[in-house]
Order: sequence, then C-alpha cells, then structure tokens
Amino acid sequence: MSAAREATETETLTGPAEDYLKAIYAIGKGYGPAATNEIAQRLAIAPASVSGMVRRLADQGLLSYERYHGVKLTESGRRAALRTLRRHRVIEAYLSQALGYPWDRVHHEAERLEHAASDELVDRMAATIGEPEVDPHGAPIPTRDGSVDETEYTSLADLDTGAAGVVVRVSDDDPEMLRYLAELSIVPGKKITVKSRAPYDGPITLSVGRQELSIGPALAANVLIAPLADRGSRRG
Amino acid sequence: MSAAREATETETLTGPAEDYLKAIYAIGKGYGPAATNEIAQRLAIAPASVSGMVRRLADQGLLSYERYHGVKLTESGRRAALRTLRRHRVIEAYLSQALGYPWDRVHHEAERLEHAASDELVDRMAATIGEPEVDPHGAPIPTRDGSVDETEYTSLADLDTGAAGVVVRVSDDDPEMLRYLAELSIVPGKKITVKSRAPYDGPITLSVGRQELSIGPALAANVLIAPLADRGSRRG
DNA sequence: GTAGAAAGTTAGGTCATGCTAACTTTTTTC
DNA sequence: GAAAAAAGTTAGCATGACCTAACTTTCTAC
Repeated sequence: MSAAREATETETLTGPAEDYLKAIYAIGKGYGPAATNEIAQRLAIAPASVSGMVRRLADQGLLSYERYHGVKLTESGRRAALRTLRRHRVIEAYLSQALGYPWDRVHHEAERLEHAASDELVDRMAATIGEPEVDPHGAPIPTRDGSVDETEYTSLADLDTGAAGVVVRVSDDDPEMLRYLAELSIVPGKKITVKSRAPYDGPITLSVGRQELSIGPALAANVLIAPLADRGSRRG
Repeated sequence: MSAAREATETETLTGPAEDYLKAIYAIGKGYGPAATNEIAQRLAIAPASVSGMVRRLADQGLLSYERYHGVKLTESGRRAALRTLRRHRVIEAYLSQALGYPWDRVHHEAERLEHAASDELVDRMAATIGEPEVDPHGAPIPTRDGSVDETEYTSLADLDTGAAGVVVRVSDDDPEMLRYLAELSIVPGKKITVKSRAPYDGPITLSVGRQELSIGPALAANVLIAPLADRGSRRG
C-alpha cells in the first residue's frame, strides 16, 4: 500500500539494520509478523526506538509495516536477513572448526564479524571447512542463494515421557548455558531418551549416552530434538 | 596542559576513532605531529570534520592538540593505534595464508574486520599461521605488548644507480598497483638492482631476478628497499 | 461494551560522525 | 612586513541510532 522505495538489493545495510532484520526473521520464523515489543526485547533496546527504525526499513522496502500492528519481512527483507544469518553461522562454524574457538563464545564474536565480513570472505570460510550445513549449535546455514532448512523441531521440554530423539540444535547466545550443556554432553547429534517428567514444571529426567540426569524445563526448552520412532528402538 | 580525561584504556573506541588514530600514527610515524589536512586526505573526509573528531580524541587523552597546530598521539593514543595496526596486519596475513585471499584485496577486507575482531580472535589467527612478523605487503606486525619494528627503509625511487637491495615492503592499499607489482614480481623478499635512472623523473630501469624492466618513479616510491652492500655482490 | 492493561507511537533530546560555507589564523612570497 | 595563499576552525545542518516521557490505540476482562 505505502509507496515503498524499490529495494536496490546492492544497497548496503548498516549493522543495526541487519540486526533488526535478523530479529524479525527469528521472531516470525521467516514469514510471520513480529511485534514491536518483541523486537525491542531481543535487541535489548527501548520499544520506542523500534518504531523509528522499522519505519526506515519499511522505506527501504525490507518490511511491510502498518502502525500499531506488527511488521513482516518482505521478500527482499527476508533475503537480507538470510544473508546475514548465513554470515553469522558460517563464521561461527569457521571459528569453531578452523580456529578452535570454544562453542560458548563463537556466537558473541560472530555477532560483530557478521556485519564486517564480505560475502567473498564468508564463502572462502565455508569452502575451507567443507561447506558446513549447520553451525556449532546445530542451526542450519542458509545457502548462497538464500534457501534454508526450515524444519521445526520439538523442544526437549515438549517431549513425552519415554520418547527418544536426537539433539539437533541448542540455543546459541548464553555462554554459561552452553558450557553447562556441554558438561552434560547435551550437544547436537546426541541421542536422548526422556525417562520421566516431574509434574508442575518439575525436572525432566533423561538418559544421555550411559548417563542419567535431570534438567529443569527452562533449560530443556532450549534444546531442540528430532524425535525417533519409539517402536523398534531396542538399543538404549 | 589541557585537562585531558585519564584514558581508561579499556574504553572501547569506535571504528572511525580507530581510523583516525591509525592515520595519525602513519603520518607521524608513531611520534611526529600530523596536520589536519593530511588526516582529512588520508581518511577521505573534509578537513572541517577532522577538527571535531580530533577534539573528542584529545578529550579521551589519546592525543595532544593545540588549535591551528597539528596533533600528536599521546602514549595511550599510540598504544591504541598499534593495537589496531596489529589487528589489521594479522588479519591481512591470516586472510592471505589461511584463506588464500589474493594480496591485492586483503587490505580492503582487513579495513573492516579490524574494528570488529576481538583480541582473542586476532591472537588465535596469529598463532594459527605461526606468529608472522610481517603482513603480506611486508609491513611489520606490532606485538601483543605494543612494540614494532620501526626501521625506516629507502624507497626504490631514492636508490642510486648501481645500488642493489631487497624489497621489504610495498604500499598496501591500491589493488591495481599491487597486481601490477606482482606481475613484475616486485614483491617482498625479491632482490633488485637499479640499472639506470632517466633524468627528469624518467623511468628507472631495474633488474629483478633475470628480468630487466622499467618503472616510473611514482610506482618506485611505493616500494621500500633494504639496501645491500654493493661490494662483494658478484652474483646477479 | 466499557475500563484498565498492554502495546505501540510521537515528541523532543543526545551523541557520533559527517557535510558546506564562512571565517580566522598561520605561512609564504615578494 | 603586508598581501595573498594555505591551513585550520567555527557555525549550522543532516543522518542514524538510540533514549525517556507522554500520549494513543488496541486488547482483555468482566
């Protein structure tokens, strides 16, 4: 409706603008709407600040915006978000694999580098470590041409008692949590079975490898699982 | 004299501020004064813009400044400049050695990354490629604790006819020039002998390896040489 | 269906970084 | 040593990105 300027595609985005697009992408899972407050919270800024930036991004044709209602990425905004996401995740993977960066700190470093690294650098990094498909936390890396695996996984907090699955992804932004998860060896690729769940948001008891352990639901919510069919899984 | 705020050292500098410090360092070779116009020219901004930033940097105790006269880095400013310079050059070396980046483009990429990369990342890069002492253009890399090789070399434009020397360093910021120099194999480490010099800023004829070639003085000025003692150098 | 809560916006301010135009100071030149 | 040139500065403006405070709109609950 509004006369949004045609996005010139080559137009270079500022660091903060890229951060907004990433946040909006994350909230709406690529397509859905994002609320002002939620964007503000994710970026740790005041809601009032979001209104201004959102207008600028809308002017650039990166998102559609109607006052007092949420924003949605346009196709061009989605592509821009995915470019940044690709950078971020390739950088994370590279730092981890090529430079031995600890997995709890790659996110922080990548947050700054993603705005400075050229596409060529990111592509060279990806090539050097063998075109990875996921980052160190299991998040899928968008391809150069902007496609991503958008599979939605169940969180460990929602897995039924007795169910088993493989950890596919964990939240990436809390170093302390990441260190704890690594300690429990809850890392992408690990098989997990839910042994029991205490009621009233009580602890969830798991078996991971040959260990048995309990974690709170808040932590479990940060672990995404690809469920395994129950029947036939005789090997524990 | 002026009540400069004590530099808190950990205070984080903005990208532009780091660029100013680098420029001032380069102009004054670490210690000398830098003129407003020269800073402006190097950073490709208007002289009027320099006055403002210079005041801010002086307030932060990074440089000493007296109106209408040049600026000089303070000890703290010099350290900050060297930190940035170390980042820049380590990144250049890393891009070149670890990622196969062409030497004419590492400068441009490093210009942006140097403001985003953490010290930890830079140190890991340096360690990974074996703690290099120079960048791909031959510029010395400052150490972690802020010392640099400050040897001043003669430019190829100033070398006498008949004199020989080894290329130690070339300018890093003009990709086209770098490609041309590489073509002529005028690269750090190469031995060069000045065969003749045409008068009135005419071409300089060199022997490089088993080739003989002529270059203009403008290009020669961008090549720094460590002279070799003439006598005894029987092997050409 | 209206009152209060929640969400979102505008108004007005700040800071860093740049700009141009007009002015001042310093340097150079004869 | 005075006039012209060069160098440097201030004044005033713009932009991006943030802030708080005050206001408006929308949603929720009864």
